[in-house]
Amino acid sequence: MGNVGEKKNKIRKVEGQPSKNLMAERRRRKRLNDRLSMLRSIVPKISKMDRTSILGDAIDYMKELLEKIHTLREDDNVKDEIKDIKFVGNFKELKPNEALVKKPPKFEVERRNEDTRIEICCSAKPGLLLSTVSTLEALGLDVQQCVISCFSDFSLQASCSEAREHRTILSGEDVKQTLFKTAGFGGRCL
Amino acid sequence: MGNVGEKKNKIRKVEGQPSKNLMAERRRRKRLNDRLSMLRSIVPKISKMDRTSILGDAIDYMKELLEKIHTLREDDNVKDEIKDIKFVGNFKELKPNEALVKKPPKFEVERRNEDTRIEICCSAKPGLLLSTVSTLEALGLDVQQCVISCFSDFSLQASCSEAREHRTILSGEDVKQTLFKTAGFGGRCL
DNA sequence: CAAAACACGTGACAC
DNA sequence: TGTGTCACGTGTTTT
Repeated sequence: MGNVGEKKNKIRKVEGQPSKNLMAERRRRKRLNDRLSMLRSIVPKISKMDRTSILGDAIDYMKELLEKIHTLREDDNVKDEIKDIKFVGNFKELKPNEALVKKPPKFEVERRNEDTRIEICCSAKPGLLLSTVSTLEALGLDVQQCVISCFSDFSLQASCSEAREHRTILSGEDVKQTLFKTAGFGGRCL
Repeated sequence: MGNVGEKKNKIRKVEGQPSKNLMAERRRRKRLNDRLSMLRSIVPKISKMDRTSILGDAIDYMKELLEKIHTLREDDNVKDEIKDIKFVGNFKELKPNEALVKKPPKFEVERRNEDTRIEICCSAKPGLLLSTVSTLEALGLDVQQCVISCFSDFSLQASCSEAREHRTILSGEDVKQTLFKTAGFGGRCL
């Protein structure tokens, strides 16, 4: 519209606005980051801490869940699976590029003072949960919070506290290697 | 740290850098926005077009999917158990007011053929998690999903699947009692 | 004009 | 050494 000679009609409130807009923007950023870490906390598979990766992993996880639901629905209806068995495998697989790609096992241990964060994501094996928990116990780590998911891979995220005077004895790297070996992997973790 | 002479060691490349960093930042922003609209596209329920709302809706949707999976598992099993239903639910209620008791340990096991839901909430004890997981393993229950919280009390919610041919061997009540004893409680669980 | 959401360029930091 | 990511404050647009 016809602004009167003042091209500063957008800049004229430079003194009054900023503090308000600034705080609003800060709150907005905080909300968004909170939601982001919230999303990260419920997605078992986290390849990286990138915002982009978090979203990507969340998307993958959702697809995975949808796939799971479909298979569950199918299994539900396939009471007559017997006859299908002989036909199976002919042209059923042949997924181009999906979850087939084997991801390298992920073992991460982050130690901060008395708090230890553990993140494991690897192929599922029988007894893996038990041996992992047992190892944690043996290392003097009390599980404070833990989320486990075994839909496709074995995924464990835990935050532990030091049980006794173990804090100076072992490093995060020690914990990591011990868990790695416990999980049945031979060599050294990357 | 206290660099003395050259405080410009960070500003010296003001002329050379910006265009590159600028482009990188643009690409990053684009990638993030792409992922965001991707997420928005696969989430059916979209309350608003806000970035924050999109993430929130995505989170809700994921929880919804997880819940769906549980109910699907149950429904699948319910089909085979319709005939058994007539025997249950006779004396199930009778919980008028129990808030007076400080900490009634809670042990609940709900078994439907291949799916078993376990819920434990009791006072924390050292080694309780390990013994519980160990017991589950011994009972032939594979933990599919699990959330553990040990802040004040010990709280465990898990959904398991039958590992092998244990399904007919033990009942939900058996599992419950076994877990109860494992947790260090003497008598019989109510 | 206001309140909220977004896009932008920049400095800082990590690998 | 640089390349990528994040937080920040600000300008611009939308409600």
